[in-house]
Amino acid sequence: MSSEALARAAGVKPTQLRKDLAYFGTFGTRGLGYDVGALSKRISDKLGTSRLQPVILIGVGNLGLALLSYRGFEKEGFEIIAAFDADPHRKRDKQIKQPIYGMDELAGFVKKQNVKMAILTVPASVAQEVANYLVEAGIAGILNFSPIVLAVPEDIMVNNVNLAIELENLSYFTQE
Amino acid sequence: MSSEALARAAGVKPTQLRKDLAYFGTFGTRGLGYDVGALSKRISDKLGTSRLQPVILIGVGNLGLALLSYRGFEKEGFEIIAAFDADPHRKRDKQIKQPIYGMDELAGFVKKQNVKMAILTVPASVAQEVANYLVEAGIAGILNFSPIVLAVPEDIMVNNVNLAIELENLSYFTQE
DNA sequence: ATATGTGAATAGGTTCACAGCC
DNA sequence: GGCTGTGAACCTATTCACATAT
Repeated sequence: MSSEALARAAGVKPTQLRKDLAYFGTFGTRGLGYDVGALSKRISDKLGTSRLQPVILIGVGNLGLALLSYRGFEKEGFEIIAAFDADPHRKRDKQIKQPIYGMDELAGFVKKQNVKMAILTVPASVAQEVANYLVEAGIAGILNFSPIVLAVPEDIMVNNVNLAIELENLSYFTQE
Repeated sequence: MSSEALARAAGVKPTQLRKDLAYFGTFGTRGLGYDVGALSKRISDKLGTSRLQPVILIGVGNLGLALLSYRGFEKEGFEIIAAFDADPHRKRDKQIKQPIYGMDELAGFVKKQNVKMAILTVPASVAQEVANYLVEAGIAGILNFSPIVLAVPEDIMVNNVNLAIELENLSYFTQE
C-alpha cells in the first residue's frame, strides 16, 4: 500500500507520513509501498503495545464507569485491569467486569502488577492529590480527564483530555 | 495578575501567553498585569461562550450517557440540550435529564433550535454516515469520539478525541 | 520599579523536489 | 515506471530581549 493511500486513511499528507515513519527507521519498499501487516507490527513494537498493556482507572464516577465499559481499548493493546475509588462500595448504575478497590490498595496493586499507566477520572478538587499518590506508587504515565494542570516530576508523562476546551475550540471556529 | 502567574496556572510560559493574547488584542496593563475578570469576559466573547451554547449529542451508548451526565460543560458555557440515537427507547442504565430522540427528528430539531455543534459518540461503523447527516442538517462543528477520520466539507470543523491514541502516546513515552 | 506588547532571533515542523531503489 | 526516503526550502510557532507604558 502506498504512502498516499495510508495518508488518506490517516487524514494527513503522504510526505508527512513518510517523514514521520523515517524518524523510526525504514519501513517501505521503493516503487512498491508498504507491507501493512509488517508496518503495523513494527509500530506496535515501537509503541509498546504488541503485548497487552495493563492500565488502571482512578475515580469511578460517570465518566470512569463509561471508560471501564469501553471496548475500544482492547484491540489497540490496552486493558483496564482494575479501578480505584475513594468509595469503592457505593452503588453504581452499571455492571462492570473490573474490580473496584479502595485507594489504600492502589500502591500495593501497582507494584505487584507492575502497572505503568493510569486513567484519572476523579473530580478536579482531588486530582492533584490523587496524582501525587499515583506518582508515589510508581505510575509513569497519566491520562488526565480533570480540567486542571497537574504538577508532576518531569519524568512522569501526562496527557490531558479536556472536553470543555474541545468544545470551546469548535465554538470559536463555528462562529460566522 | 501577571502573565507569569497566569502562565503557571495554564501550564505554559509567560511569553507564550502574552504572544497568544496579542493575536486578539491588548488585554493587560504594563507594569500591572491583567484584570482577571475583564480578561475572562473578553476571552468568552471571542470564543462565543459568553452566551450559553446549545449542543446536541448523537449516540447514547456508554460514553454518550456519561457525557450527558457530565456537569463540567455548563460553567464553560455549553449545554447538551438533547440526545439522538438510532434506538431512542432502548433501556438505559442511567437516568438523564435530556430527552432522547430518534434520528429522524434530528434535522428538524437542529434547524428549529439553531444548534451549531454536535458531540458524536456513535460506533465507528456508522460514524461517517451520521456525520453526513449532521452536516446536511446544518451542524458546523463536530466533536468526534469515533476512531475514524471523518470526511466533511472544509467549512465544517471537526475535533477528534481518540482515547486509544492518547494511551498509545503514554505507552511510548513510558517505556524505559 | 514592574510587567506588558512586540520585533528579531531561534527552533520546530511541513512540504517540495528529486535521487535512489525496486 | 513507480514510490520511497531525505536533504533543502519553506513556513509556523516559540522564545528572547527590550522599548514602552503605568
